[in-house]
Amino acid sequence: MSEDKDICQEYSVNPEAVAAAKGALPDAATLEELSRMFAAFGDANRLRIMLSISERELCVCELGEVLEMSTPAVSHHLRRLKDLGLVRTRREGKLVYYSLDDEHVREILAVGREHLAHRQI
Amino acid sequence: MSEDKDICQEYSVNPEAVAAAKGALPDAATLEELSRMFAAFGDANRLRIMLSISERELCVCELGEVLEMSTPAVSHHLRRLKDLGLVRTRREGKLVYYSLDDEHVREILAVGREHLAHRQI
DNA sequence: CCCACAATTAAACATTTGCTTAATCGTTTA
DNA sequence: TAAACGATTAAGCAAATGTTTAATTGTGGG
Repeated sequence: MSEDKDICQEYSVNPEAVAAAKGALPDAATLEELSRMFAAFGDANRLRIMLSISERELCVCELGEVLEMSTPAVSHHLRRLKDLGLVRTRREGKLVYYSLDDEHVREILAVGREHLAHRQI
Repeated sequence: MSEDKDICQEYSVNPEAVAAAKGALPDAATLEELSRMFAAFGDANRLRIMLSISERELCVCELGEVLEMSTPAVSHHLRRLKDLGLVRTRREGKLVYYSLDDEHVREILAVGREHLAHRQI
């Protein structure tokens, strides 16, 4: 009666299921990277930014106007998105134009919106 | 020379692009909901939980063993996931089994992993 | 060379988040 | 019904996050 009493003290726990789940998980580094990526989508203002530049590129101050937000705040978010490879930049004189990096980003946004739409609550 | 000098004081700003982007954004409530949903994916331990129960259901204490994490901490995360409609529960006696809610969740996880995989950094 | 302006970075602050410990709830069983 | 145990909730705290204001960098024009 002392097979696997790590936390649960009952026979009801299925050690095989636990081991299987544990073994199937990606490594910690991958999970950290993945969570950081999703966290970038986890803020309404960053979503606004990504949606705003999903069709056409915009410069930082234009984004500030769209979001009615200070330029530093926008820049801060953009830096984070850029570090994650979610947006691209193109400098034109004093202006820096931002656009979505690739199709995956659009797809993630689309699937997320679809999930909300098809959710019955 | 005073057309639209809200923030940027240059003719370079494109008012039409700003208006178009602003108009195309979803309403605030939708964005809040969407960001909360993505934020749920924005934590490595919640990702572990969702991946763990993506194939077979697990009870709370089993998840605690998989993640090597306290039961209250796991329960806390599960509550958040449940509130967002990302997981389902099934009680069996004293145990509560959790499983992924629908195919969208799996799809979001898959697209996210694909984005990381196909990223050249 | 200096000024103007867009953008970024730095520092400071308030808020939020994730975890811990302790208490409570719900179900089963003796 | 009382004890045992899994799960949830509550309270407290350390760490991370988002925004503001101020300072700095980079580019173009006078």
